[in-house]
This record gives sequence, C-alpha cells and structure tokens, in this order.
Amino acid sequence: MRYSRYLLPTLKDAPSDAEIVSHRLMIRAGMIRKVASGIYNLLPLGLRVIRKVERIVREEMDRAGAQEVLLSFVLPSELWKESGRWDEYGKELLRFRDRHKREFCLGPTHEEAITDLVRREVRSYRELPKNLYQIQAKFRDEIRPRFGLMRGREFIMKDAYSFHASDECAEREYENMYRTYSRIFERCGLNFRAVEAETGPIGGKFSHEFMVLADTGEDSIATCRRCTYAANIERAETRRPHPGKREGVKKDTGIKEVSTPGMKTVEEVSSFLGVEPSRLIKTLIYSTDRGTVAVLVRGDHELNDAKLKRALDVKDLTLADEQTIRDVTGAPVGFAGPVGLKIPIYADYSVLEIEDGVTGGNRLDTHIMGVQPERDFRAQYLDIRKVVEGDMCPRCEGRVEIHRGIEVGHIFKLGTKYSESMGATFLDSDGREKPMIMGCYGIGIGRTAAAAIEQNHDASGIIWPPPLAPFEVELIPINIRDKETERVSMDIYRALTDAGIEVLIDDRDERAGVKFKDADLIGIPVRITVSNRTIASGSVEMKRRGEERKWLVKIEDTVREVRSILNRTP
RNA sequence: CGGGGCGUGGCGCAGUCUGGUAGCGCACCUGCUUUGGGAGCAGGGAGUCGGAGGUUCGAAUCCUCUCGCCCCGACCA
Repeated sequence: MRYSRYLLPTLKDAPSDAEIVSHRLMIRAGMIRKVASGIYNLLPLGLRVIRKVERIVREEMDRAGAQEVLLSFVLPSELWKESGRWDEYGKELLRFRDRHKREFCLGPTHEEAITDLVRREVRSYRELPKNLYQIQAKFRDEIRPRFGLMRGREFIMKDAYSFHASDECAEREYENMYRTYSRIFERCGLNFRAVEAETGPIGGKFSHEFMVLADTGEDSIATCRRCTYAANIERAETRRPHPGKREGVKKDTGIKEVSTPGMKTVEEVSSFLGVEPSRLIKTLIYSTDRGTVAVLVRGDHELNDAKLKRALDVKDLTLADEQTIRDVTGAPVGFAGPVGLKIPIYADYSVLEIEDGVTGGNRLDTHIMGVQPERDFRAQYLDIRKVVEGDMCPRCEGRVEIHRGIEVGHIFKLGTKYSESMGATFLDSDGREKPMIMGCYGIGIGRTAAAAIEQNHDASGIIWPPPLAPFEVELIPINIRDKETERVSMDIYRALTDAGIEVLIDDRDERAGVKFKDADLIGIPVRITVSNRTIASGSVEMKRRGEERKWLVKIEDTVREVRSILNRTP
C-alpha cells in the first residue's frame, strides 16, 4: 500500500476526551474516529487490525469444529418476550418500532436468536452437538461508554453458542472452547490469564473470563504465584483459617466500654484508640429479601458483595438505611457491633482469628474493647471478604497477587435456561423429549485490539504484536524525489509484496522526521529505511519497532531478512 | 439517575467574569528554500462561537430553554 494514497490521518494531539492510552493512540494513529458517544467509525488502518483479530478467531473456531453463521442484528421483541428478557434486560436494550408499530431491538447478545434458529431445525440427538458462531456488531446502550473501543455501545463481538444432548457433552465443549480461547489469545501475542468468573444462577466451575493483564483494566483478578489458581476478584476465595490458631487466648480479659466521641470510621477508631485496624471488627447492617442481618469483617478487610450474596443465597442485598440501623442497634450509623445484637450475624472467617477485638458499642459515641468472637457473640462464619494481595492461596501454599485485567473473552455453560423457556428440545435416544444443554462463548474483537495496545506501547506510539499489526513492514524512502532512492524503494516494495508480505510504503514527499514519527506512532513491526546513504553501500537499514538497534542489509537480501525477522517461511 | 465541567475553523486551546462585531498553536493551500527524527520564510483559505428564544443601539460574552459531550458518584463503612 502506498501511504500517499491511503486514508491515514495521524494526529499530533489527541482529543481531550480520550482518557486511556489505547483510545488516544487509536485516534492519533488514524484507526478510529468517533461518531457519537460509544460509537466509532473504523478507518482503513483500524479495520486491518480488526480483520487480523477476526481471522485468528475464525481459524481457531473453525479448527475447533464450530461453524460460522450470521444472525440478524435487528431482533423482533417476541423472541425476547419468550425468554423473559424483554422485561429483564433493562435500558441497555435499545428498542424501537417499525412502520407497522411492531417492536424490535438491536441485538446486545444472541441467545434468543440462535435458540430460535436451532429449535426450528434440530429435532434429534443424532444432530447434536452443534457449535455455531458469528462475528458481528452488537449494541448495548451502556450508561457510561468510555475508553474508545474498550467499552463502546456499538462493538464487534464473536459470539458462539453450543447445543448438546448431555451435560457431559456440554462440558467437553466447554473444555474445548477453553483450549481454543487460550490458543487465540496466545496467537494474538497477548499476556493473559484465564480466571474463574461469576457463574450466576448456574453455579459450579463452568465460567471463565480471559483477562489481558493491564493496569488500565476495569477488572481485578487474583492469581497465585505458585499454582495455576486465578479468579476474578468478585469470586476469588480466601483460605479458611486453621483451627486452633487462637490457642493463646487470655480467658480473663473482659470486655470494656470506651468513649469514642464522633469516631465512626475504621481509620478514626483505630488511630483514636491506638489499635491496629486488623483488630477492629466492622459491623455492617444489610437489608435482604430475607430480613435484616449483621455482617462482620475485619477492619483491614473489605466485604465482597458478590460472595456474600451467594453465601446467604439472597437476591437483594443493600446496606440498611439509617432508620433500620437505629432500630436494630439502638445507635446511629458508625457504632454498630455484634455484642448483644438480636438479628442473625454472619462473619468472615478472618474475624475468628481476632482475640482482643474492638467493635461498636451499639450506643452513640461508644465502642467496646477486649471483644472475643464466640465468647462475646455468636455468628455463622463464611468466606465473604475480598481477597487482598499477599493472602494465602486457597489451593496451595503460595500467596496471592492482585492484577488489573481487561476482559477480552468469556466462556460460560448456560445449561437449559434458554432451551427450556423457548422450547428448544430434541428427542433423545430413549425416545424422550429433552431441552438442549447450551453453552455460550464470547470474544470482544475491538476490545482485544485495544487491549493489545494497552499492553504494547511506548511514549512514541503503538508497538503491535506482529500477528495483529495492520502491515508487517513499513518502507521509508527518505527522499522520494531522489530518483535512485525511489527506484530502489519501489523495487523492494514489489519484491516484498510479491513475497506475500504486507507493506506500507511511505512515498509521501515529507521530511524524514515526519515519516519516522508517523511510523513510530502506527507501530508496524519492521521498518526499512532507504536513502542515498544506504544505497551508497548497496544496503537498506532495518529496524524493529520497540527496539533501538538498527542494522544494514544488502538490498538483494531484504526479502530474506524480513522473512527471518517475521519468522516466516518462503 | 445524582453531582461537577465543557461545547469557539479538522485537532488542541485563549477570549466569556467587566457586552463593542473573533484570536493563537498545530493541520490545510500556493511559492521559494530545505531533505535521516514532527523545517524556514512569505502569502492564503477556512469558524451560523452547539441550537432556539430573549435583554440591548450592539451578544461568543448577560438571561431562559434545549441538544450534545466529558468526568466523578450511584451500598466501600
């Protein structure tokens, strides 16, 4: 491709609304332009990268035995009413009517659509399993779109859905997709982890998120330094303390009320009393659909709502309002404690390790010191706190570290949620009609490209992992007006192109500095510079993006050298 | 949905408080010089100041409404 004819509008400044590096660089490198909040046009360079990701995804999905389809992007409301999600999905579902006043929505995901398709065509266990996937635009009317392609409203996604006659078969496909996803993100050249994720109503171990490690990620994940344990922070388990840890408890220490005027937060109480936060017992009053409960965590820990919800098996969970807190504790917010409480008390395991604790006194400006769990109050102990850096791994003797991650893929065993509500059944070998067991598997295509930039850039611009790079080589004739430079450059351009290598030749009549800056910005892996200086020694200059080293190669060896850098066989 | 902020040429911004007929840098066009890390000089094109209404002799500037965009929050004790 000739740069002079290519639509590649690079920018020195990024628009002020671009916050994170991938967003800024995609705009500056002329890959994307904003159309509306969370909606983008892809320019030629950006589309080439998206196509690279798509190609890897297609090749691996096909290899794994899945088949590509393309479902309609506009979906009739009837399907969503059948599954019950027309009412459940909320405002993220963009709805509208056609000229006949029929209701439709833009597809934010396609479980209904695929289930409808399959239930019409598949009747027998002999036709199962099937894994169907598509790559297309989705629309979710997000509350707060941000970060460019990372979290847009319109975005390109690969979504796959599998249908099975048995649980075992569905689980085998889950494993198959797990391996396929790992291969896909490896081929993309990304540093990622597959982590255990929230499974919602399905439960069990059948949901993994594929996270690209990056500080700007919106998710937190916990990984073990020794074993392969890795989980979303929402789900990550903590180790149950060893029994007998509290042997040295002094039985004679009694509880003692202290005055703590205006001291409500952990920081205030801990510094006022001169007590480590880890000796404080935080008491939180929650309203749930099963009544008001008290929840205890150590002062230096944080409660994990998702884990608490699951442990208590409740649907709604909100911090109690001020009046409720007064009603159950007899004190204003900030002075609740477990001693003497009449409502059910749930505590994190770590609370059990406290032997001389401090809690609220259930009275204004009062706390209690010398509190001992089990002696002074009774509670049910559960794993309900957030994992923190340095915790013991729940699986081995290693310690846990916390990373930020970008969710680029998610695999999920769906079970029969949609097949049951929508009547996607088949006749099994025993002659009985059964709902199909389903799985679904998604990859954010645009987000994967953005994540690659988050992970691979420097102060000058993008450093594409070669498999995702829009071109493999950028060829720079220093002075295109110099006849000899132009001739040699064009010869090399043709030779590389004939060898099947994707080349962008910067044939603009620009100064060298401009070309180098643009080349660094758009981040093509191999740079070849041609000038009268290099030609004088019968050579061209090679450089890899992201490395400082430059070296000369004989003109006639250029193709061979590029092949070896890109690790390609002729 | 709550709070805050911003809409001025393609991009980044000043001007708004204190009303007087729109400016800077980059980008763009022409010419000459220059040509290995975002060149210099000279000339030039381009803006309904987000939109509507109002106040005023006069509005980017003041008032009202409206649209769009961004940030923070939306249970973190």
